[in-house]
Amino acid sequence: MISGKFLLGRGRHELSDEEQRVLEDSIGSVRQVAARKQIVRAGVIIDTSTLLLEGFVCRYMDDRDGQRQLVAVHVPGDFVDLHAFPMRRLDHDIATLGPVKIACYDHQTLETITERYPHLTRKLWFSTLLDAAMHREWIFRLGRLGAEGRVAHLFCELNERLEMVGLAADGRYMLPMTQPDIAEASGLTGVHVNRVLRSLREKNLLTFKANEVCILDRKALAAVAEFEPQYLYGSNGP
Amino acid sequence: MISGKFLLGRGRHELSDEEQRVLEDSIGSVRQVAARKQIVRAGVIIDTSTLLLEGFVCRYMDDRDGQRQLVAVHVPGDFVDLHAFPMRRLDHDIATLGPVKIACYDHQTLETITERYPHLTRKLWFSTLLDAAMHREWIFRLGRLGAEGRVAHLFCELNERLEMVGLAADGRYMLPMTQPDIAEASGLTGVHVNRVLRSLREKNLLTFKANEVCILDRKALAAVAEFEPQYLYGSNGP
DNA sequence: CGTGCTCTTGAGGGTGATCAAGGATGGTGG
DNA sequence: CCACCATCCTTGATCACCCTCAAGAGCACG
Repeated sequence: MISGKFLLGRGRHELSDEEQRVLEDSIGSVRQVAARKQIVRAGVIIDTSTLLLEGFVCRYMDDRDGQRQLVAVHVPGDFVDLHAFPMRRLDHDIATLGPVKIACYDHQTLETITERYPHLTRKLWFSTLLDAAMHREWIFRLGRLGAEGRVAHLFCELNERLEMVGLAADGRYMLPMTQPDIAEASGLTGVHVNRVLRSLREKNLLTFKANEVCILDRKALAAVAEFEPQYLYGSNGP
Repeated sequence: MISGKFLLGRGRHELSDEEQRVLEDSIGSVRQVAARKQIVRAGVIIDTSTLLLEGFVCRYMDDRDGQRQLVAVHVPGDFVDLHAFPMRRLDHDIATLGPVKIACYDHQTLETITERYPHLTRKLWFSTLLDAAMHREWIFRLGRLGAEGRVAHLFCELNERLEMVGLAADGRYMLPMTQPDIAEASGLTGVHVNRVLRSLREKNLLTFKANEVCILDRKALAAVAEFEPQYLYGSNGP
């Protein structure tokens, strides 16, 4: 089942077999996209939404000088732009980080689902609200943490999310982001991210080299990040 | 119709008369709450959601030292915590700014709506996604703007939103926020907000005194704020 | 008429930006 | 296969923005 990572670790088991089948059968097409390609442009009306199957995708907005601010990073199992279904057009751009595989859902198909499967609809709704919860945490990250905390927080969040879908273990995972990418996600410059990473490395908290993240001291890193994962609404939570 | 501000300026006219009646008849109770009171606490399972009728409400998270970061400000017509319906518990606290009047909706009633009125459900879903869009803009604000831009952006956004519900005109509106509140929304300190406000005043862009905001030069203020209101999905947009 | 809170202003310090330059890496085309 | 070019990584020096600390004035409320 290629849609099998959707809501994995976040109550996927609450979906009935029929609902899982509906999700799988509603896939319009599966596409591969190369690294660093834009896949949705802000303001354009769209009539499909994409479930991320493999790889990483980011959402971002540009400032006046063309500087990017990442507003979200998506991992496999995320319904990247499901919110385009109720909204019709997006207020931001979406691009791939590494190469990705995505499944496309026609909005017409989704509309049929909302008419026939209210419980599944509520789960789809829920999944868009997870994005909002992560947005809020990012606001907190940028508003209240210093540079080290921001970077640490990002790595903590991704570790947690990737663990849920089986793509991280023992605090290790692959992440196709550069230091400038981290900077764009953290409201910092690439230069400063470099210094922060060195500092985290020298404190034996974390290494990040050749796209591989190794969290060496999870507890201490979480402390630096003021990271408390409840906002991710994982099934294993309280 | 006391629920009449819901989605006003954002496609309320797309709701049929029947849907508007359902919304109105589904109100469980109407309550008044004093200024500076917490109305929802993070982590607690809740079974009602609240539509803001009058006054202002904020959502916030605390850092380790108990410092607040506001993640949202709500104005009349906003369904403050509708996302609690699919999520069951919230990841943050909610408190009033000034005194407010709110309408409460039982989640059981909302569940009935999702079963009988798929189109209305999609509109409710949409309204929660507006919050997410504003979250994204706040991430941008904190990540890419300096102090002046952040404060200016907040005032621009509130002006736009209050205009939609008839609570702002000519760039003037009442806002029960203090300078420390603005600081908590902008990732700054109260002291620095004070300096920023003075600077904005000296540039003849804006005044903020005794809870009244007067935008003197809308265009110039929007330029400082890099404010582009498409993300608010107003009906009058392109 | 105190008692807080907010607003205001000043002085000094630290975090992270900017500017600059060299080395490493990887993709592309000859 | 190798030359070339772009991008990333790394480090140093300097500077600006915003925080911290401090203190007084204004104002609402009991």
